[in-house]
Amino acid sequence: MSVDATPDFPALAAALTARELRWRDAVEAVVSAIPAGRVLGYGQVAALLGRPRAARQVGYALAALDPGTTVPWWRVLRTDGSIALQGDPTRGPLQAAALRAEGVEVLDHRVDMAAVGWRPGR
DNA sequence: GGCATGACATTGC
DNA sequence: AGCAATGCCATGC
Repeated sequence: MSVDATPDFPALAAALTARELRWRDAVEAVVSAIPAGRVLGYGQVAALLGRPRAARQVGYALAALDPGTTVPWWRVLRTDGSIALQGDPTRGPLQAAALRAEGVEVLDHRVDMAAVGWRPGR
């Protein structure tokens, strides 16, 4: 039916707890579900996986991705909408460019979370 | 098993 | 509004 195959988050969280899934794979699954033109905060990704306090580990998982991955890591920002990688000379500008390419307005390394923030199921 | 390392969040000033 | 301090927890040595 829908082309966006949104994963069953509770199931992912359960699989994570049962250790049937590795943390970084679970993070990858969630991030891959974010529609183009929408963004999510690190804390939100962690919360969807049942670990609201593991926001930092989301970044850790994304950092472990391969350079040529198809996972849309650029759709993950800080809760306030700022780009976490803004200090990174290579990935920072790259992320901003990728977001703009999807129609997301990036002003001063920030996006309007209220406008482009994604909430599963809406 | 213990310790250090982060692409964060929250709180307090 | 911005900055520093503290808590978090998966990974790797």
